[in-house]
This record gives sequence, C-alpha cells and structure tokens, in this order.
Amino acid sequence: MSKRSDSHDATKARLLFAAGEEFARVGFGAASVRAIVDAAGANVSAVKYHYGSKTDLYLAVWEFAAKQMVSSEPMPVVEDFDDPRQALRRFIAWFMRLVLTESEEHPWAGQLLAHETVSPTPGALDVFVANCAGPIKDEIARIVKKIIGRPARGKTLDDLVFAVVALCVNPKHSREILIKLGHPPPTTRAAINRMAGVMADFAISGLDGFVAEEDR
Amino acid sequence: MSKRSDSHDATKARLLFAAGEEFARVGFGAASVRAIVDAAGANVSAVKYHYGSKTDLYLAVWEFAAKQMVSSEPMPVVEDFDDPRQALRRFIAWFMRLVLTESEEHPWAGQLLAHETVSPTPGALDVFVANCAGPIKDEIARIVKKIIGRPARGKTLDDLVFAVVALCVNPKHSREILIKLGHPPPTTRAAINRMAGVMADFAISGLDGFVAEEDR
DNA sequence: GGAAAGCTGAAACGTGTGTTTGAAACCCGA
DNA sequence: TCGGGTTTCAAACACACGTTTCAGCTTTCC
Repeated sequence: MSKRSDSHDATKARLLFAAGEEFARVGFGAASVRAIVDAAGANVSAVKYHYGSKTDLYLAVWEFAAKQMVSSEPMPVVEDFDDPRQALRRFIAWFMRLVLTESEEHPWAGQLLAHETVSPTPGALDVFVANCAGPIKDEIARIVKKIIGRPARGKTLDDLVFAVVALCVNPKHSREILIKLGHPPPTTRAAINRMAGVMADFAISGLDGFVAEEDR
Repeated sequence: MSKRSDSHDATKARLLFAAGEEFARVGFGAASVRAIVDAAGANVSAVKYHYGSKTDLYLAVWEFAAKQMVSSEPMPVVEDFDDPRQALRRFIAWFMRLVLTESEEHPWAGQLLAHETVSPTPGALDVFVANCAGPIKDEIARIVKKIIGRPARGKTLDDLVFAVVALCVNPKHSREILIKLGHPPPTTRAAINRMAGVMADFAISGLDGFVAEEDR
C-alpha cells in the first residue's frame, strides 16, 4: 500500500525472517527479542514499532509460515473413489515433507510446529489446532476409516489415527535424541520420501491388521 | 551418615520433590528456582546449600527418577526362546506405562523424559541417552530384528525401531494437542494398558508386513 | 523549502532470573 | 551451659528479559 521507502517493509521483513529462524530454533519462550533484532540488523524498538510485541511477532511468523505451507504444497484431499491405501501413502509423504523439510519452501514451518506441539504457546495453541492440527487429523481419520472399513469400537479409531500421526511427527520431535543415537532424521526431499515410504508401508500393514480383526 | 536433625534431610527431600514436580511440569529451562523453593517451603539459598546449583538439582532429580523407574518396574528383557511378538507386546506395555503413568510409582519420570527428548538440557542429554533412551532403543531393535527375521536393508530397520518408539512416546509428547482435539492420553494403568494393546497390535501387523516383503 | 509523518537509535525502565553473602537461628555433644 | 558445626534466612548481587521512551534522522507531501 504505502509508497513510502522500501526500508519500512525491508526492516519488517528482515525482522520476520530472523524471528522465524529463532522461534523455529528454540521455541517462543526461549527466543530472545535482542537475538532476533541483532540477527535482523535492527533495533529492539523495531519489533514494537512494526509488530507491537514479541507475541504479535510470533503470531505474524506463524501466519506467514502457514501461508507458505499451503501455497508451496497444499494438503492432499482424498476423494471418495480413491484407493484409501494409496491416499494414505500420499498423505504421509506430504505430512512428513511438511514436518521435516528444512530451508526449502517453508523453512521453519516444521520446526515451529514441533515446538508448538510439545510446549504450546498460550494463545497460539487454539489457532494452531484450528488451522493445522485439526484438519490434518480429520483427513487422516477419513482415510483410516476407509481402510478399516467399519468404525472400530470405542477409542480405538482415534488411537490408530494418532498412531499414524506419531509415525510422521516423531522424527522431528525426537530429533536431538535420534542424532545422539546415530540416526538423524532425513532433511533432503529424497531421503524424506524414502522414510515416508517405509512409514506408509508400516502404517498400512498395521491398519490392515485391524481390518482382519474386525471381520472375524 | 550424619546423625544430625532430620531437618537437613527433610528440607533436602522436600526440595527434591518440589523440583521434580516443577521440572516435570515446565522443563528445566522454564522452571524457576524461586517457584521450587516456595513450593518446598524453603529458602533460595537452600538449593545452593544442599545441591550446589539449579543444574545439580536437576541432575539429582533425574538420578532419583531413574532409580524409581527401574526399581518400580524394571525393563523387560526378551529371552532368545521367547516369542518375539509376545515380547514386543510386553515391552510396549511397559514402555507406555513408563512414559504415561502419573502420580504413581514414578510421578515425574515420564514427563521429564518427554521434556528431555524434545528439548534436551545441555549436559543432561548424554547421560539420558546412555541410561535411558539407548537401552530402550537397543531392546526394541533386538525384538524387531527377531520379528522381521533377516535384517532389513539400509536404514529401514532403524526406521521401524523408531516407528515403534514413536507409537509409545507420542501420546506424551503431543499431550496438549491431543487434549485440545478431544483425545487426552490415558493416565490410569488400565487405560494405558488398553492403549498399549492397540499400539502393540498395530506395530506387530506393521512389522509383519515387512517380513512378507522381505521374503518375496 | 518547510512541515509533517515515518522510521531508527541508544538508553533506561521494571521485573525476573540464578547465585552469593553474611549474619542469625538451631541443634548436639562435651 | 557453653562452644562449634549445621542449617536457615533476608538481602543483595549481576545479568537478561520484554518493553518503553524520546531525541534525531529520513522520507514524503504541499
């Protein structure tokens, strides 16, 4: 809108990117405003001027990351006529790329997501669940339901849905441990796709076991 | 050793328990010494006097929690003649009880473990991996190897091992999200065992898929 | 050219942190 | 009862945090 100097938008953008990097690296609580503005080559007052507060800056980062997420590779939606196993395979690959990919289309989305999942920022949790975690869970639930056939009884269906989620997100959550154990999570697109294939095989076989059980 | 008053050991113990509760609740970084000593009804200088520093107190909490862990229910070790599927079922049940159980034999172990997994405390990560994460991973690897039969090629075996781990620990890691999504992780022993049964079925079926694949 | 708006800079504010100090209070053995 | 080691306490330390202030600079518009 403004025809003013580029410096406004430039500083604001540098601030956003530096904040994204820092928030993704250490999470909201542990990130320091001074570290962010130093990385951005700006002054502390800039965050107040351009965004209002550290919290508002964090929300702006989330908004940006979410926008990048959906624009770079939208969530695959399973059609009714699709083979649900193939759909699950596609969805897991997409999900793991979303979570694990670094320094590509959405540099910090996965890491932000991991931090927010494990220790949610009060005030950001609800919007995160509504825009991100909720839709993903619903889509997986649809696919799992189609694979199993009839609805599993009680909480078992939800357990299975979150089991699939666990396979996708755990490499990110347990990143430091996995590195220490000599099995760092993949970062390149090819390696992520390979691992996603293994997880999809594992999940499909696992769910097929419940089909058989239900049909006994 | 000292035959002095109980107040020494009493304060020291109250400090340890209050610290355990706080560290488990918010993690090492976010926990404040003042909150701990307030909960313990002690003075700030008590942590220096009895433990040396906040970090040393944290290590003492870990040591205590680890001791409680192994004493209350030791890790099941699979024998060579055991049915590996049954062994996996037992192990998953034990692991999930370890991670999810609250306010019972080991009140904070699971939560400490979750925090340390996701955002490790520098200096405590190595001892945690050596004493806790490493042995668990090795035991699961043994069982998985026996189920699959011949070793899967490349990184696939490790992927499957950590897939099993993911099923067990994710309910704890994603706790807040799961609550928001209306599917809080179980806390009672019976509910944990039920969920562990589902996860074991899922894992065994999933791994059996790789047996078939390998034998093709 | 001058005034107004936009933007940045250094410094300080208030609060919270982990840690340290040194003097009281306490307890126990002699 | 006294002395000496043991344990507590309030106070302050130095530092880091997010936030605020306001002077000074730049840019834009009339």
